[in-house]
Amino acid sequence: MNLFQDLRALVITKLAAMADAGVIPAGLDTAAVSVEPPRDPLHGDMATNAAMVLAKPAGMAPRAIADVLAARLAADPRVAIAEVAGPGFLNIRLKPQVWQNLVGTVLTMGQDFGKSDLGVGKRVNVEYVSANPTGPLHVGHTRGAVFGDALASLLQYAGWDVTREYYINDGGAQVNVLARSAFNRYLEAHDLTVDWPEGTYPGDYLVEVGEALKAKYGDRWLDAPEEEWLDEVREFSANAMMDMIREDLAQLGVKMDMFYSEKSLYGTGRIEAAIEALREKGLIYKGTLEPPKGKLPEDWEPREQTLFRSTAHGDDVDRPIMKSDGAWTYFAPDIAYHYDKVSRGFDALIDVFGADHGGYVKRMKAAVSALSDGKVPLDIKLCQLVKLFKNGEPFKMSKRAGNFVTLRDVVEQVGPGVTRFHMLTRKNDAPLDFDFDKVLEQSKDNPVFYVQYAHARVHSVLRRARDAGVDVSEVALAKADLSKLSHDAELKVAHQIGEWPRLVEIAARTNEPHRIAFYLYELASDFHSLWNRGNDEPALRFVQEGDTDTTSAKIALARAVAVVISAGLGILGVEPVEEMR
RNA sequence: GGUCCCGUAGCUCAGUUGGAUAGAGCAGCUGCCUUCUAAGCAGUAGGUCGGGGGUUCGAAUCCUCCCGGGAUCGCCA
Repeated sequence: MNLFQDLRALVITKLAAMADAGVIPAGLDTAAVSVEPPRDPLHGDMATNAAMVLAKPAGMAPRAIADVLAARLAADPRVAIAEVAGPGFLNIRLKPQVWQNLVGTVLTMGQDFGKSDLGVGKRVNVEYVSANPTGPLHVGHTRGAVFGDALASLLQYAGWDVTREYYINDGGAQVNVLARSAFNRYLEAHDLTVDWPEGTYPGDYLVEVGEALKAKYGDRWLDAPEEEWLDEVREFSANAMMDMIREDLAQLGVKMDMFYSEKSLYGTGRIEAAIEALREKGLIYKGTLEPPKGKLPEDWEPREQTLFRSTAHGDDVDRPIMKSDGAWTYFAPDIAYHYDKVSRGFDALIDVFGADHGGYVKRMKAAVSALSDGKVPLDIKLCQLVKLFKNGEPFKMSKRAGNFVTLRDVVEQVGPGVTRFHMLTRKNDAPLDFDFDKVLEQSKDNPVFYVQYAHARVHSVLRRARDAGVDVSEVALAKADLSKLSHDAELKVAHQIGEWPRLVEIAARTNEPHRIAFYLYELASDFHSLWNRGNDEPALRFVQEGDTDTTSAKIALARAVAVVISAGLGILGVEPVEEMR
């Protein structure tokens, strides 16, 4: 259900009829024809660029096409006025019934109103968070988690079959560091004094793990050399960290479909297989890279390495996949992992990274392009940093001392809903300010509050209407006499509701869930505005004493607003509230 | 030095596969409200879209060259 699509289909039909009638040449490409809301609502409800887009290929003046098209569009029962304006725009105003009926459609369809078939029959893999299993999730991860999760939900809403996935970096050197740090805590659990040299994890979240190691293994490793305990301690502590991370994610309302272990790629021939696939395409060779331009790293010396010819797929330089000592670089398992994703048959892949990984975008895309012969698109979304504030003051955290603000700190202080919504009030690639006090503020300045408040107001008015004896179920309201919704302020809200399906598609196509949050703010704003006008104009109040028909129609509109807000918040992973407290 | 991201109103930011006179919220200014529809409302003002050049019916949007801010830069993940 998408009015803009419906009208575009109408325009295309009329164009075809015009071609049949010989008004315009046959066989014109109409792909660029769009139907959009005009910037200025005075121009109408919708505008199409058809005449301007087709003028050149048709060899006609835009107006010549537009005049005929306008006349033909005006014949449609939904269209009130179709007129040519400006350089050749065709403005369309729909009859009020179209907008009134839309309210009924929303109530009939419920949360499905706004769903799109954009991704129907296609599978997409969204990989996000993928934090190293070396400690609790912090605020930076939180943004990626919220973004990735909302994006996944958005794509689901747009019809995609979505897999949410977490890649566990449990194969590299950092889990050895974790193991040594946990071992330190194990020693401490035996009342031994230990050093915390640079490059270990001194955070106290490993204290428990040390205790658990003691409980499990007693004192058998107290004097043992590293080779004896490293593997077991690494596995034990990485598992403990993943349990903690899973719990952190659950606090935020994030549930993954799949946790994929990097370690599972080693010793199983899977890295080798992925590299072999590239080798067969002639993309693996031994060579020596040029030093980086500009400043030369001090310890740089030419070495022959095994390289992936990523430049053949859009990268700037070829990338090493094997170190000079014969071990894989981190890039090799990443290739194997993405090869696995491609092999699982996804139609599209999305990776959500922190902005500090921006340098890996090209090589990762090159790898997927090579492995899938350009058939599987990989979109990589980068999330910028989160700057923390407390009551307007920057909130410093010391990573070196092992105390940083964790996801759990944030969620416990402000709640998962507020956290999630606020994290989506900025575009992913813009830095985000997060103020512990401001996000809880109950004022118009706070989008979370503002949107929730609109939803709560609807439910407040539903309760009042119910008390006045009105049947406020969606089924009953859908049958209300919606022609009573004739005021401009009411129709404006209906217009905004009509934008919802279109917005979902745009957001899904661009992989930008923040657009949902911005839309909800606008819808809430229109609703509040209508509500406030009821102060001065009693005729605009939702509950009309002694007039059940009018009340039903107005309540239907309010309820439709709540349906859309609820659907939007659902995508963002935020629970709508029915009253403010 | 290479690459990527960002640069839009005083501030924080939106801006639809290129669409009409570039939007919102704060702050400012002018009125209104003192309410059980509490956690304000209505209006007004505010811009060389970092700068130059190009592409075209039409550019904040695409290309190119500069300027400014950030991230990153072979054997760290």
